[in-house]
Amino acid sequence: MSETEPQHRYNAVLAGQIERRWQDRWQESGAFHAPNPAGPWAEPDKVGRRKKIMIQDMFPYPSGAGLHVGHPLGYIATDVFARYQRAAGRNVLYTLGYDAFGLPAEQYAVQTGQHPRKTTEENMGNMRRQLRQLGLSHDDRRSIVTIDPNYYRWTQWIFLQIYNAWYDPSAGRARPIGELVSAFESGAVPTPDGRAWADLSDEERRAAVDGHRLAYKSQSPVNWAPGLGTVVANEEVTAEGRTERGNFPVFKRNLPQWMMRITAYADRLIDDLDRLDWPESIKLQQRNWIGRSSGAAVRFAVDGSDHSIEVFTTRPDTIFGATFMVLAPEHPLVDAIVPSAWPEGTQGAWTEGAADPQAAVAAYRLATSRRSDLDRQTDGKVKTGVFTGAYAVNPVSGERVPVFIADYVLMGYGTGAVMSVPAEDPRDWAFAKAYDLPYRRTVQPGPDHDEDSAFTGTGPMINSSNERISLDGKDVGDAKADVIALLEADGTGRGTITYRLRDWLFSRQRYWGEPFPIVYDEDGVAHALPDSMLPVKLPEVADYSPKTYEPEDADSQPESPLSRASEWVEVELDLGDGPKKYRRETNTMPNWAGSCWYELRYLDPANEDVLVDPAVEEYWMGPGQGDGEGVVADPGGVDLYVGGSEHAVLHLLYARFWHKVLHDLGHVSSDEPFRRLFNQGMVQAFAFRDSRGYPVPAAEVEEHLDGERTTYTWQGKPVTREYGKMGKSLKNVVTPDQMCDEYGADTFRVYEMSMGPLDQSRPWETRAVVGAQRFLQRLWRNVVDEETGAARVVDDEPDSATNRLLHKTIDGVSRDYENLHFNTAVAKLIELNNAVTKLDAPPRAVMGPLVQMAAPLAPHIAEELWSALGHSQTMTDEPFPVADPQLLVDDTVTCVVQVMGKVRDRLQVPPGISAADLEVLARESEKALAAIGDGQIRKVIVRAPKLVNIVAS
RNA sequence: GCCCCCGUAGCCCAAUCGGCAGAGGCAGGCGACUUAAAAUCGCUCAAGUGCGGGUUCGAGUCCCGUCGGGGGCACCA
Repeated sequence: MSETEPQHRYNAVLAGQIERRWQDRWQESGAFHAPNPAGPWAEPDKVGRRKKIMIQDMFPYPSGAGLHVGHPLGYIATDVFARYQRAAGRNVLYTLGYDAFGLPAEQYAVQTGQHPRKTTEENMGNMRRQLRQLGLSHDDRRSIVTIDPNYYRWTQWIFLQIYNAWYDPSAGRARPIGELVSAFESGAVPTPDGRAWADLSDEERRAAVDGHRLAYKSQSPVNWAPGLGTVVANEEVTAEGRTERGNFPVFKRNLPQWMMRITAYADRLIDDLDRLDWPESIKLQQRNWIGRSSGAAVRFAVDGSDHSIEVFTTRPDTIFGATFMVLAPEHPLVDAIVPSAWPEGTQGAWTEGAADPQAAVAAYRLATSRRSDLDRQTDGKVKTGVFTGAYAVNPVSGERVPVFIADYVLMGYGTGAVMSVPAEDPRDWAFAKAYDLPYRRTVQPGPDHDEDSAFTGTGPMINSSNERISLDGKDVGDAKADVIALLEADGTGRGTITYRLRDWLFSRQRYWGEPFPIVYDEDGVAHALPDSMLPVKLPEVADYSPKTYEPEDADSQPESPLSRASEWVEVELDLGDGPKKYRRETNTMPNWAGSCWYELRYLDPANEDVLVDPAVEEYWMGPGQGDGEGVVADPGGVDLYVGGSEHAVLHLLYARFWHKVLHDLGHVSSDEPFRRLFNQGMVQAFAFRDSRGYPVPAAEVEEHLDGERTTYTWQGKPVTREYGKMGKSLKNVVTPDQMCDEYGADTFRVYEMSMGPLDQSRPWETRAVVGAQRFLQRLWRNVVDEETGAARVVDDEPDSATNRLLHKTIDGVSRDYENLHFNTAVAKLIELNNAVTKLDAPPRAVMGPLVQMAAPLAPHIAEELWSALGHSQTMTDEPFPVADPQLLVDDTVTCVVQVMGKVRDRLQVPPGISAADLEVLARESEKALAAIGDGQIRKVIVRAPKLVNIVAS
């Protein structure tokens, strides 16, 4: 620092001192503790009659790399909002915990050779430090951590709730498993093989019940990633068939794994999106992921066999155009229908050169199994397949159609079989062309349609009649209904709905996760542990690293690290029938588990008896509370949830599912966890590469204006600029720590909020941060004398223009805060502050409200200035200024007079002027008359008091 | 290939219902302070809204087409 700088200038050093002081005071006084109406923290007097609001950021993962300036964007935004809401009189629940189990934490620990708990806790400590210096107004008592046994005890408890529940489709909700037994007894729910409940053995009964649990163990095809050493959920596999984390190849393997019956909730998860205030893009992604489509299931009898093939189609109307069928190569019926020799009329291309159908099928299956999912998908349009030698009978037309297998039909969707209608389906068309199969149009294409392709549009039905039905001339919708009615009458099909959503694979072969509260007896039967045995603590083990394999080693076996902890695995327990030996479940839960319900624990983190006190949940998240007041069909939930859009179908879908189960079982009143979701944009950054393509430190690059062009150099040598994410490898990381050191946290906060709309991505530009600092310096100088440190404000009433500007600013800034338009709020505050700067002396009556308005954005300097203005208390609970509506209108307004839409004159008129008076004035305008010239006035549009447009010719 | 979002001064961004294109910031220019520089302060310059049509008295705003950028989905029957 220069010696000539005034002693009381608001610079980084002074800002730092102020910030630390206020952070300590806030913490010591518990300024941001939100009172609860009930439960262990009940403070009903403090809750009072205030309206509540719950504001929340997405659960952060404490990364080893620390934060860069992009990470706190959302946290600062929610903090500004929370501080504004407190000033506006609401009871604000705002906190931040840590999602600390899971793969990244474990991988970081393995890399550094340390225990995951140690690295995770260090990383959390570092992140807490980084965030504390930003002055976030979190209720620090509520900062829960998923790895805390007191927390994961409840994660395990919720697992047991889900395990001990079944979905009753007739009631449309989950019910306790005990009620399933009654339903079996009464026959309301049929047993697996239809026998009476009383006739089943104990074992059969247990299997029947287990078959309905919402958390169940199944032996089914799962995504095994040898390179990662664990199985992963469908949602964690990319379109290229690789793991989202680590980008390892994934193989479908039949393995015994825990699943969550999320598919039972498919309809509610789609339908309830309509009740949520979420970005449309996220809703769309969830709808796409769940992938509900309605159509028909149709049975085609296999010619000369007792078997029939069920297909799913969304276009039952086109059934007369089904000229062949295709099964997935893995379809279980294939072996049963393949004849020993090629039938009469088999075309050469259909056989792929095989001597008989069995050889052809075997060869094709082998070829398919060798292709990875990646190949199957990137080869895209090229259709391959082979004739099975079997024919099926179209149930409507009676036509015999050949049955193929082909890998463009997926076993995992619908029934794994399709009726192929080349004329109306591009995929079937491509296959028909490749194998010389016929097509028959059943929808009349438009005149512009290219005859050499499928027609997927709408039009009248054609070629679709027999002695029992005629669809010809009908539109597609009616035709669908008619066909379904016919199929249902015949018993050959029915209207049905299928989903793309699969059940959620819930177990991982990992150490760093929540253990399952499940043990197996000597017969291998799973038993749930009673609540009294929770938490099942994660044991200390010598080797916590996962067993990984060559990424392509598809035949390898997953191995849980916990299975090596034999002292922990082998236990003797009394589960009600005396002490017995059991083996613990050695898989752990995925890291999504802890984040599926954390918002609920924020509400009542000290409660030892229940996961959340019902009255507390009802108050903070219940339907009709807070922003849900007066909203039709309000589902309840967090009032504002801010985070990135990358969790569109993972966390946000899983959390909704768990919440709905808890709702059905009566544990929460809200139907959804997050009423309103807001996706903040990304802070991106420029990166620079030298002539060899290596990144150079972005902070050291110099910019040159070279005539029209801008060029960049590093150490005198030219470099090229690119735009993207901030990251170590691109050498363009800027950290909040640096910003706090160089400018102070308040400057950093104001800059981040002023960069642009919150939902937009924007480029980081360190040199522009000074603009925010200049604003705060000017604000400071309008209250404090830089030389003496004394207050400068005067008690004179502000002049009328300043006063009007103040009230307009109050009005505008309040609305901007309410709508998360922080960038425009900053601009309005700067404008008012600049206006005060131009006055001879800053009036207290303006600076007081201005400081209050700036407080959500720059809370530390605001508190300091608030003190300087003579207040002894923190301003946290000080009511936000209210605009006087009378001061929002000006004495006179400028009315523009247009002629043919072009501005020709400006008039000063009273704001309340009538349209008729204004028109008279405008018609008298000399400038307007001059513009009209010889023309005739045809029409005059008057928008009093701002505009008159004279239409002349 | 399909769907969604965004294109406004050199840059980041404003602009209720369609009604004077500019609120704010950065950079640039000029000036003040300074022995000088930085910091600070004051003043100032700057686009007709990617492009082409249309609707309208009037379009940044609505509609159609097109180009560019970003995101999502992608054999889902």
